[in-house]
Amino acid sequence: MKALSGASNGALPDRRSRRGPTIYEVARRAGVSIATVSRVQRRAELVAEPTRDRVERAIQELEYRPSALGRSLARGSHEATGVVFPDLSGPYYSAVILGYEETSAAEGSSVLILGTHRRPGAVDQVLDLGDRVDGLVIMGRTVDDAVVEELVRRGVPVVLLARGPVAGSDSVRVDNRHAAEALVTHLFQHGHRAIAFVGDPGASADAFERWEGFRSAHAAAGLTPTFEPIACAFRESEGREAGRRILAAADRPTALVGANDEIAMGLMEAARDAGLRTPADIAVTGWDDIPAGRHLSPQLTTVRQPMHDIGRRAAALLHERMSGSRTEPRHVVLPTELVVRSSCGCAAPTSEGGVGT
Amino acid sequence: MKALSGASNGALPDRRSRRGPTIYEVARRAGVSIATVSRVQRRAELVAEPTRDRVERAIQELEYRPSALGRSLARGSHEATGVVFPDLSGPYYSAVILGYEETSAAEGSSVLILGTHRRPGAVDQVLDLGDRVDGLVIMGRTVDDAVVEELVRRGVPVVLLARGPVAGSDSVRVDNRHAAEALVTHLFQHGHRAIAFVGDPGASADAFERWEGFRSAHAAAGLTPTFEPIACAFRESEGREAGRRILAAADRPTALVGANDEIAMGLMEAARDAGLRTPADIAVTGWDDIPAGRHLSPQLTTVRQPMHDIGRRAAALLHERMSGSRTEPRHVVLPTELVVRSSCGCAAPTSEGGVGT
DNA sequence: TTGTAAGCGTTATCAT
DNA sequence: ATGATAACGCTTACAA
Repeated sequence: MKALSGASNGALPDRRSRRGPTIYEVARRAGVSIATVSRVQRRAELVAEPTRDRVERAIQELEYRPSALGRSLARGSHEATGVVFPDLSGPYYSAVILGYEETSAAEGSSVLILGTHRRPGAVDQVLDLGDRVDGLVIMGRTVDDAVVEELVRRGVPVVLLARGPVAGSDSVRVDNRHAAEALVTHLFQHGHRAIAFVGDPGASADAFERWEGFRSAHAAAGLTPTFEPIACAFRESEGREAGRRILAAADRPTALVGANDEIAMGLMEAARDAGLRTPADIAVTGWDDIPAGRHLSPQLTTVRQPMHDIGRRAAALLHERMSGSRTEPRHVVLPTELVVRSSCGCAAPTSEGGVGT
Repeated sequence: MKALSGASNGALPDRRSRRGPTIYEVARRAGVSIATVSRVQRRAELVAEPTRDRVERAIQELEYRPSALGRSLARGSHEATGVVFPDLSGPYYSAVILGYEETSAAEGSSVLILGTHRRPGAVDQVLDLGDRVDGLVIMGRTVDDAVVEELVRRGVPVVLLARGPVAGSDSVRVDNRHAAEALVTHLFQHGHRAIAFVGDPGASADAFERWEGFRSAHAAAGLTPTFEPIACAFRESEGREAGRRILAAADRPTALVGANDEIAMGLMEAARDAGLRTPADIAVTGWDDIPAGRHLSPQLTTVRQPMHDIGRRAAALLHERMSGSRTEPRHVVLPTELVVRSSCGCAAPTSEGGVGT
């Protein structure tokens, strides 16, 4: 026979690590059943006032806080969601995650983050995370479609970011194509014809669509892109390397369209290193409108995308889906905005007339 | 009477949301007890090979995955830790969080993030988070000491970042003082005497220590700071505002020490707007060495702090503390490095000689 | 209005 | 080597 659970166990080593009193102790102290304590926690109005008072006093005195684990297990929900991102770094991912966290927290659910860092076990980690949350946001090409499909099959609500939708999941993306067209058309107006796209359309849906817009702008102008895309990851260092290669070529382009601002910064550095002036000798544009863009020299012409909002919308979609208030997939496309500054060749704005606040 | 749990319940609406088979179903299918299934999961060698095979087959066939919740409840650990940050944004916080996530994930524990965003209910959210994790990292002045003390009292392992230690918790910080001294001394060498510190020593331990270093450098040179610190949050916009005020004054300083790089960018913008050249008319320095710094014009002189490492070390400390492999508090101070570029007045590096890779 | 007791899905301690 | 069964801490029918 074992000792009865409530009995004298002076200094139990205790498997339940730290953690204060349980609902049983509160119940005993208040002279009620655990059900009543539970009720007081959730919907105080279900309990008669005198009883409620006793319970509340007991809760206070014992400093009782219900166990999130126990509650989750009983309820079958985690009250948490997860965000999966690739090897991150750079303002884009953090801004999106922040926007996501902000609205998730406001809705009362915790946020788990998981970076895959091109780690080998990443797929399992993602799948695993799917079991610890009520819903998942997956950014870009973090994991491939098969994994997303598996997640969906398992019944995990999923929202995809900056990535083509997968059956059964929602998605949030931006209008890359039109913005890219506008950007390239703007470059045409500066007289550029030999424009190179620097980014990897094969590695990212965003880059792919930007490249598509790049092409269709050419087509609309009766042109054919002079160069194939220069494959390059979303990193300054890669942009710099790519820039060195391109600019060393005999028939170098007169304008460089970076797939994001970090690539563009790398490109500008490569240009400087090659002794070229931007934009006089070579125009450079970016994408994202990161804060530093306004402070570069020349100031960066780029496309603003609402990074923070992407995160917020993702949270909202996920929430709808988790609460079951919506079942059919929904795909949100957020607008972008061309931000013309001087790296494209436009006159440097005067101090007073600077773009942005 | 209720139906026996295992009995026919064709299409149970099921409180346990999604979620596959339980350990009971696996056990039944393999013709063993749940204890055996549990053993196979954790330490396969405890089970005889033939039995193990049957169990493993059942697991496969049913696609059984143990419930993280059930496991955590039984074990009394969450296999998760949390990071609390203030209103974040900017490279500093994200870099630290990334470093933290990276090593935490490698150690197998999930990471929960919580931004307080100067929200009213923040304190409760933090306390609450403390109940859902095995340990907590708190960045800067996110919450005040009383909250940290309460967390410690509750037995939550806590690591503090960029903040004075609180009894019972570990901490990770950088050597602000010496770097600030080196920085200011460098400015002295450029001939500056009227130097203003832009940042809020009262709002951040980091800013406080940098200001202290600023003062002691003056003292060491037999000088007294010409200006009181110009209070300013770690934001570009605030730096810009602060810059406008200072530079409008009749007796304006000849050098500005921003408490971080974003403030410095704001200061440089204010200088531009005021028609002043940096560094000729006014020198500006920052802190953190964010990636954009190398691309500014002029390139930013700053102090590099190992943001990523701060996160990694925090993870390591927390891990030690959670595993109980260490009990006495430990306080890590990471080194910083003065990065001299041109915004302080040093000659602009040639293209080839640029700082950085 | 309140109590009883059956889950929720594990782990771990005893027995056998 | 394996099986029973008691925790773990809560929620929620159902009864009273």
